[in-house]
This record gives sequence, structure tokens and C-alpha cells, in this order.
Amino acid sequence: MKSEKAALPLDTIIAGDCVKAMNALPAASVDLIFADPPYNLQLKGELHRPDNSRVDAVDDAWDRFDGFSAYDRFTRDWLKAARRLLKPDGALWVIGSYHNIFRVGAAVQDLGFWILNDVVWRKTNPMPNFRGKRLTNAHETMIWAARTDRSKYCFNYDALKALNDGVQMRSDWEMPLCTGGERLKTDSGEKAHPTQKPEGLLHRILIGSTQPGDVVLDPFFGTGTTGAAAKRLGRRWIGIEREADYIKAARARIADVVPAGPEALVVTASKRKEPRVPFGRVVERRMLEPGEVLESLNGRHRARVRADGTLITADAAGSIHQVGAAVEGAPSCNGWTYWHFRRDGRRVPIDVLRQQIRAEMTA
Amino acid sequence: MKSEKAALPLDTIIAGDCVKAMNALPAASVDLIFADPPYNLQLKGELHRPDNSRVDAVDDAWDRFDGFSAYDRFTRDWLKAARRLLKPDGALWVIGSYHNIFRVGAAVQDLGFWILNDVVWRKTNPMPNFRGKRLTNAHETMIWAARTDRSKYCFNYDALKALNDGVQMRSDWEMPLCTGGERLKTDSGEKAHPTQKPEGLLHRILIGSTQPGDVVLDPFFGTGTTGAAAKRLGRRWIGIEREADYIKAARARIADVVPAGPEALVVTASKRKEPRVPFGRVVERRMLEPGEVLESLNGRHRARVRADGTLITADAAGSIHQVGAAVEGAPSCNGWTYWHFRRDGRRVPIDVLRQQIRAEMTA
DNA sequence: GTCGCTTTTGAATCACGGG
DNA sequence: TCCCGTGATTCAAAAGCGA
Repeated sequence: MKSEKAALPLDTIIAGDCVKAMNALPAASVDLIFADPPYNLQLKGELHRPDNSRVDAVDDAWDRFDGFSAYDRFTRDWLKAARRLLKPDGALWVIGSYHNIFRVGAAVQDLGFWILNDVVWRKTNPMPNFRGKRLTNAHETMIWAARTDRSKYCFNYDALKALNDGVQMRSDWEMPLCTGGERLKTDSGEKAHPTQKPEGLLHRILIGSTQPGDVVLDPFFGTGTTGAAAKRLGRRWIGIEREADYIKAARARIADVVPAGPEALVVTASKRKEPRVPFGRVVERRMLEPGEVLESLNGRHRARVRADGTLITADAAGSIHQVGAAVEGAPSCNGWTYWHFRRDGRRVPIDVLRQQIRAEMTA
Repeated sequence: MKSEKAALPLDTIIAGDCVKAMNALPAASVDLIFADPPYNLQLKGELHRPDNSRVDAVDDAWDRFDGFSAYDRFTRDWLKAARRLLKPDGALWVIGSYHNIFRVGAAVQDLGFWILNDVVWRKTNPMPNFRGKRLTNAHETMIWAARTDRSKYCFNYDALKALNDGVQMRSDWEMPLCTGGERLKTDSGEKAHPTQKPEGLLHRILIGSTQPGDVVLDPFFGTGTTGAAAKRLGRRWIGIEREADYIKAARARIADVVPAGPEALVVTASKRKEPRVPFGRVVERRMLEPGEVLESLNGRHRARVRADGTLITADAAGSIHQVGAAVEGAPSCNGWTYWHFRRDGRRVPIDVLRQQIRAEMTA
């Protein structure tokens, strides 16, 4: 095993096809594999924002496949090669969206990996749905799987718990998109890679499922987020990438990374601002029933609750705030403190229901 | 179609196997299917909390399958039967966890459904991971799919936006587990069903993807959350369930549900549904005079109104939309919100004139 | 340098009816 | 079946810019 590990091209990028490259490396030599494969988006026409600006879509050749079966073959090929490379106690992370993640997940199971968790990356600033035809696609899914169901995989439970303010790390991770200074640009100012992942995602993955010195391989290296995070956290890394431009950008990026001293590993203190609660949630939860009547603070006005969380009176319909402002003839109104419901014969502001929901969220 | 619909056993529970039961119903007769199939949990041995109390896990006979291929056969069988039942513009929701959702999602795609979103139910109060060997499994995944990629599926965009306090509904939904008074209990005080879903989840699904009066079918009815939510929201429902105990509990539960009044079911409607008003009507009505000058939203362009309800600039002539697109160099343009006229020195969109006409039409 | 306003942008399976 | 015209539709965060 020692000699095999010595043969590994550590802390370098291998240019070329990832299946061939992985098969040329010694078996059972890698501790962790992180993979961000093509998603096989099936985009049809162009998309414009309401202000008529054009959305810069992912239309690169590497994301085009000839149907599901071609994508499945591709997926099984790279997963098989990846599994051969992993040490017996090694593990795999894959990220994807609803376009591909179900096929990838089924293949992961079929090949004998053992799924440990699926993890949701909740984006704080996703791209909206511009045409109002679907829900805002605000998350991506990652699968964490051990090589087999008998693998003694690495899981740094306490490190992740510490990273999460002392409570167990959950399977949903909130994180912004990769933007700003972190986003790599070409000389002409365009984004160097269409789907660069935030380094914070890799930070959490490496802290949670590797030890310092472990070997992490990324078969779809792109502009090297995995390598940058690994170098920063004192892990060894191997990247495989086909596109020369991405390789060049990744090399320059990783060269600039300054490895962190052990004391620097504590980051991302969670910001605890009071979460926004839509009034609709009160109705869904049936803390108030559709059709129920609310009274104003002063008792002079009444409104009825509708099933979509709006209010309706004889003259107005809309949000709790809009209808409150309308009946008062005021420019604005805080509906939470203005509207009241009856409980035990007394008038209670609906804000107590919001407080109840908030208490559950932070508990 | 009418006669087929008349043959549907509406607002009832069918006892028996869901594939047989679905195949006995008329094809293309159902608007929405919500399915909460067995999760194929692969639990090895019993699970204990740190204090050695035993966790009451899902180990019922209906949740055990003989490996992945048996589960895949089962999944494809019920999905095929469900797809046959759906109207051409119908849609499907399925919920699952990482144990089964990848296999289910792949089957959904293979059978020709068209995935619209995957939606994450983020639990506010998940069961912790007692052994500290994995992340807290704090979410489940739902797949929303239209029958085909050409289906004109129902999506009440504005109602969901209202339910979310005026911003687009995202693909991650935060909601507590079904506990407390909502959780059905047996006479001996045990939970009546191991995986009862919160009714709030179904509330949001039905508000977002059905109309009042639509037929909603649930092939794994359990204790009838789908039926309860459907009755409450004025939708018709059909449940299929094998276990007599669940059927009994569901019947009693749904009988107690008080439907919301019709006025509470009217939700925020889409602008798309409003009657079309030609711009020429504005000119005919002399709300704008022929020869009058309009300004663009950003103030950078001007156009003159002609007597036939077209606009003209130095370079272009045509409808309000065509000229707006032309001066902006955009592929398209909503002239109603783009062009403005002067009133009391302020720039006002011509859309207010359309709203005035529409108000008179409905008055 | 700072403040405030405007512009830009992000893995997207993103219309529909009439002729 | 396709073609064409109308017109509905966006949120958070960062960058850019002018005062």
C-alpha cells in the first residue's frame, strides 16, 4: 500500500479523460473522491430575464449527452473507475441537480457503494425562475457514500458539530453561490468556469470526512475548487481535467492558496438573524383555518383568511400588510401586530403564531 | 371523458393493492397523483438511543423488499399504472428519502414523466443521529413531475407566491414533523402510522398544483393525509390502501374534516387569466391622443402614438410591443409596462390605462 | 474613503393561443 | 403542423458609479 501511494501523482492535475486517468492509477490508493460531473441539462431555447437581459446558460459541449442511456453509461463508467481507486474504507461525494442526481444515485447504489447521507446545498441567492412557471430552483443535492456497507468511513462528528455552533450538523447546508472575489475570471473578465462551486462546500466536506494528509481525488476538477480547499486544509489532492483552459486557471489558483495553520480551521460562524416567516405558513400549519375571521387591533375592521395566506375584505384582498394598510387608509401596516384572532374570548395578535413558529425553527 | 369521470369512486378509499386498483380505474381521469411509497429502508438490527431506549423504527412488512431489483420492479409497476391514470396535463408528486428516492426518480424519468422540480422538505425538528456516525437526516425529497414534457401542468404561481409573503416559492420547504394533535394515535396510544406526513405539506402541494374540484389520487393512502387536505381545500380525492387498520383510521379522520368555505379557496390569480385589451382601445377611448408622445421606462426612447393604435419612431413602426423591442434591440418586450406617458409631470406606465379599462369591463 | 443608487448576474430542462 | 403576435415574468448579493 505504501508503495502504491508513493506512485500517486500527488498535488497535481492530470490532463485527459477521467476514466482512463483513474484506471492508470493504482487501485485502493485514495481516501476520498469528490465529483462534480456534468449535469446533462437539457435546455431548449434561450431564456431572458424580465428586463430582457439574456441568461448565460450552461451550453458547453461537455454537458451534452445523447439521451439518458448515454448519460447512464458515462456515469457507471466513471463511478466504477472511482470505486476501484478508493481504499476499502474510502468514501465518495457527488453533487448534482434533479436533472442527473437520481440517475447518479441509483448507479451509486447499484455499484455497491453504501449511501450515508444525501446532503442539500440550500443556496441563499439562487437564480429566480424568471417565467414564473416553476419553483425557484434553490438547491443542489450531494450524495455521500462509503465504498461498501462494511467500510469504516471517516466522519469527524465533533469537528462538524463545532462548525455548527455546537449542535449536530444537519443534512441541509445553507451557503451562497460562488460569486465576488472567489469567482475566477478570465483575462477578458468573463467567468472562467460556468459552474464553479463555493470553496465553503468543499471546506465542510473535507473537515467532515477526511484527516489531514489524506488523499482526495476529483475526476472533474474544473478550475480546482477541490484542490484549493485541500491545500488550504492540509490534505493531498489529485485533479483530473480535460479542458486546457480550466487546468491553467486551476494551477494559478492553487498556487496562490496559503495553507492554513491548524488554528485557522474555525470559520463560518453562523449568523443568527431572526428568520422570516411568511403568513402563509400559519395557514398551512392550520394555526389559523382558511375562512377564519381576523379582527383589527382597534376592533373596527374584519378580514377573512384565504387558503393561500392572503386576506380578503369587502373592498380589498392581499397580504396581511396590504389589507391592513387598505382598511386603515394608511400607506403601510405591520399585519403581524395589526390583525388579531380570538382565543378564549380574548383578542390575540397573530404575531404570537409567528413567534411559535420561530421557536420551533431555532429549537 | 365525462362518463369516465362519473365512474371514478370519488372521495372514497379503495382497499387493496394499488397497481390492481389503479388499473381498474378509467385511463386519463385524474388530475394529480401524490405518492408516498414504502422507502425500502435497509435497517440492520435495532437502533438504540444513547440512554438505551429502543427507537421505534420503520420495520413493517410492507417496507421490506428483496434488494434493489425487486424495489425497482415494484416502483416501475405502480408508476406505470399511475401514469396511465393521469390526464394528459396531469402531474405527479412522490416523496422519499435517500434510501429510495434516487431509484424512484430514475424510474420517473425513464417512464417519460418530465421532472419540474425536486423539492426538499426541511424538517425543523428531525430525529437526531443518536450514534453520531452520520449527519442528522433532516430532510426528505419530493419530486414534482408532469405526465410528459408537453403537458400543460397546473401551477398556481401567484398563490404560492402569496403563501410565501410575496416572493417566489423556493424548492426548499421548511416544516415540522407531524406531531402533537395532528399525529393520529391508536386506542392504545401508539402512533397509528409510522410515517404520517404533515398536512401542511399537502396543503402547499394542492394549493400550488391543483384547482378546486380537481381529482387527486393517492396510491399509498396510509392514514389519509392527502384525503384530509383535499377535503379541506375543496378538491376531490381517491385513496388506495392495503391495510385495514390504516383505512379505518383514515375514514374517521377525514369524516372530521370541515371543508373551507368557497370564498377562502379563491386564491391570488394570475395576470395571464385577465382579458386581453388591445392598445388601440386606449386610443379609441381617447385616454391617449393620436400624436401624443410616449417615453420608455428608462427615459431613453420616445415614440409617437398613431390613430390606429400603433407607435412610430424615426426607425420603427408597429405595435407597442414591436416598437419597444425594436428600440431596445431586444427579442421581445411588454409594451404595456415599457411605455409611459406624462401625468402631472410624472411618468406613468400605459398599463394603468389598461387596468382602468379592465376595471370597467368587470364592473 | 463613504454613502447611496443603479446595474449586473447566477447549473434553467422557464408561454401560449389564433390562424 | 408551424408561424406569428401578444405580453407575462425576478431575488439576493456584489459590482459599478457618481456625488
